[in-house]
Amino acid sequence: MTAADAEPTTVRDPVKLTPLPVPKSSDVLADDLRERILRGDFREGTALPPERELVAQTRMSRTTVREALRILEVQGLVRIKTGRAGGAFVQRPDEKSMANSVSLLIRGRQIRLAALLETREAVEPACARLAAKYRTDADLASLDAANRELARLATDPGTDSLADFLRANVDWHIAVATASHNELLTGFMIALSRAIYTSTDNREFVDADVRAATVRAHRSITRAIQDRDGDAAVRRMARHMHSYAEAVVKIEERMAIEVPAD
Amino acid sequence: MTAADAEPTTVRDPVKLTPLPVPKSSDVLADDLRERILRGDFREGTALPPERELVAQTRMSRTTVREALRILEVQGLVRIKTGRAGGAFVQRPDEKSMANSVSLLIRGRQIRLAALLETREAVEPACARLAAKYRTDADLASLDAANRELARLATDPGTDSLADFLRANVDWHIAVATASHNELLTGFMIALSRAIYTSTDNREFVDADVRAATVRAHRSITRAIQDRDGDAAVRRMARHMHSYAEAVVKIEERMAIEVPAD
DNA sequence: CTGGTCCATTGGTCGTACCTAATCTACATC
DNA sequence: GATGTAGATTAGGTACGACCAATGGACCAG
Repeated sequence: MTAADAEPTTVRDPVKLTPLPVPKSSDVLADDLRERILRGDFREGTALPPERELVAQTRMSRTTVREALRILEVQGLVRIKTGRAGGAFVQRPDEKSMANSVSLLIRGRQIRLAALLETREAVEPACARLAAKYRTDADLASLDAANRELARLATDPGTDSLADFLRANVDWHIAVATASHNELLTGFMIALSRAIYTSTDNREFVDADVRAATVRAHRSITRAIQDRDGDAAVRRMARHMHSYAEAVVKIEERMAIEVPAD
Repeated sequence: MTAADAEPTTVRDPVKLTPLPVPKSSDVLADDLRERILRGDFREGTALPPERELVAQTRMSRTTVREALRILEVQGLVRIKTGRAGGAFVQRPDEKSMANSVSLLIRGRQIRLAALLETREAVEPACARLAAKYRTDADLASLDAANRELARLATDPGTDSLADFLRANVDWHIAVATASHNELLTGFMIALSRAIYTSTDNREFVDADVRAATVRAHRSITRAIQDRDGDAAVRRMARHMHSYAEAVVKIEERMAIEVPAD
């Protein structure tokens, strides 16, 4: 202090520091492991070291190690099994993990059904084009099976067949997405279809006419995909999506009139 | 046993049981909180009770409570702040959280650039149509600004302008997505654009010609969006995407020849 | 071959203690 | 009164240590 006191005016704080980030240890570990996994350092199915082993290696506490593993688990990069020969097994993220986060966005933002239909109208025709281009015979078989199931549920007026019909409907759409052999679009469509399904579940506008029309449309789109006619697939899918969306909107307006001024 | 023993042949295993789930407590808590958040029980920004308070309420250990909160944090449903007046604050998931998981899928599956371009070619024209329909004046201003910046970087042969050019390119595409006012498509395009950006960074095929063509295409698409001409926007965007993808593929083939037999 | 017992391994949960970060409060200083 | 500063207060972050629970394997009995 003696030398410093000689200075008449002491400058308060000449050095500027932006609030430098103090990362949490668990995040650091998670980031490190994530990077290695994505870089491909481990083959799929490889077991990461046991938690206690990681504790020894990283000199972190088990709490911290476990939080890091939990993060990776939520992100779909690792699957954790209990018991002997258990542990954290490396997994590559799949469409489901992506579909999940899309679903979260949809629910969390309370995205309206109209917006969902609009999105599907935007994406699925393109999906159909790719399906026409890349479909295999197995894809075609799935589509046909979905069509048959749908037709059965459309004609058979069984008890509470609405939910079944809608489920089968979703299956067909997912089959189209799968046939596109594009994992991104597939994941997106899975989330979208599921969300539309749960939004539609409570409405009764899917009457016999709509069902019949749906079956016809699906058949004709399937044929285009079978014939590898991309342009036709796009056109028909676009028509199908558009008329479906229009029907929904019409019903919504009617319901808004019947149940006024909320 | 006596009555059963009368039976001469005992059927081996007539009852089928699926492995019944034994949920982890942290998951149970996370599921419960997630459900409440998504249902809208808390307004955005609301603070969940402090960890120790949750411990008292749920009678779980703090470890468990913390893991549950960590799960929600990773899913983007909650933001955790330290210090006094800190805690877990409810957040609605945004496009970024979705974009993140899409990025994980892309990296984790090592999806090839060709597939990314194919996906963009499928989605972005539809994006452009919606942008033409819903764009506001503010959106238009963003697009114009992005165009100007891009033009500047295309003509000015500054040092290492490639990265800058690509970044500005991404900005424009994101501006288009934003103008569509569709959160799902926006999140999807953000992830896609970022991934394409990082995949393109190392290539030198973005020469002066490609840059000039890009600027021209963007201008004409912007004009269509400005005029609310959806069909033109789709057409031009599709052309743009297609020619870009073609250029990339051509370069890839050339590089494959130059660097043969890996 | 079937079933049972025991053991070793590994994740799951708990409790406690302490550290660190952010904020609030009260008081001192000018 | 405005302002700065020190300490108290409240939160999350980390560390251990102990024990529970699930799983798989080895071994043994029938």
